Amino acid sequence: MKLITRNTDYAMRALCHIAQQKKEAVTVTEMVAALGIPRPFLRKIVQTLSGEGILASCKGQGGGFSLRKRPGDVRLTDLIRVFQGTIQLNECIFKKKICPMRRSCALKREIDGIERDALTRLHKVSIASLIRKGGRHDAD
Amino acid sequence: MKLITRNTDYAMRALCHIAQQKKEAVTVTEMVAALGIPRPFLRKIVQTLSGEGILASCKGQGGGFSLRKRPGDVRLTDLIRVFQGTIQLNECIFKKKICPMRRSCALKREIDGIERDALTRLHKVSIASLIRKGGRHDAD
DNA sequence: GACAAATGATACTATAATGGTATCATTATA
DNA sequence: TATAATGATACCATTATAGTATCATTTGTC
Ligand code: FES
Ligand code: FES
Repeated sequence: MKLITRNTDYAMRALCHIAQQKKEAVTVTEMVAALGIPRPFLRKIVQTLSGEGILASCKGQGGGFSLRKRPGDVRLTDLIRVFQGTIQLNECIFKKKICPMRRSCALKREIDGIERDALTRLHKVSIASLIRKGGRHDAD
Repeated sequence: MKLITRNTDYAMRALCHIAQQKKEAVTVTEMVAALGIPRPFLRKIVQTLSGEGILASCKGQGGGFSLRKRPGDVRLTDLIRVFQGTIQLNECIFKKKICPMRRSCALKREIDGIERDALTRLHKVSIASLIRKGGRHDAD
């Protein structure tokens, strides 16, 4: 049972780091040094975040990445959606077809309820909330 | 984000089915007919449950499986433990080493809290509770 | 005892998700 | 124009999931 994957975790680390810098733009090189994430992987992640409109990017020397949204507006659920696909409540499947009795299924009702609650809580976690809570989330 | 896998789901279906039969022993053939789960897969699952002491088995003609525990004592968390490995709260890893700052990490604290809550709720779901709640969980 | 009906044990396979690497193109600045 | 940055994209390795397949063993019935 894993709520967030490495992608999501790294993304949140990078975002918190960027949010805490004073500079206009933060480079990948800088983040690699600060966060200890493998460079090409981190590059892929921030590129994705850029594509999603969460980060802004500047090419060329002196370039880098910066937050495009307010720290309170970037939530864990957003990152999960981006890196872990649509947030799907437990899908019961029967030979490629969705289970015919999922309306009446007691187990599904329970799981759905639990997932919904988890999601509302994940939704409350944002860059801002993490930083607030002593959220140093850097390596070394 | 998937709380339970197919294994676990099928296992719970099979267990609920067995619990609702009057007979001494329920055969795999019977369960396949009732639950629509692929036969060899279901066999593997009930064998595992048998090995775990959740089901008792009788070999030979007239044999089959029966519950070895009370329906209230078999919980979703038990099945998750069996089929999805140790229930591990979010593990943050840095190049094979566990993250040096996991004590102070705000993100980890949040995730851990959410997972713990989910687990306590999953722990409350048992064969008995599912059956009680109109728990027909069979396929045609 | 032979046969059939059941489980036990175990090995194998296919697919997808995760966690990355690697490469070349493009842009901006000094 | 050299250099430091991102953009785009393709590729790869490992693991987890979801199964399949096979042969052995036990047990009741005729
Ligand atoms: S049996 Fe399909 S949703 Fe529960
Ligand atoms: S950075 Fe490792 S636990 Fe948060």
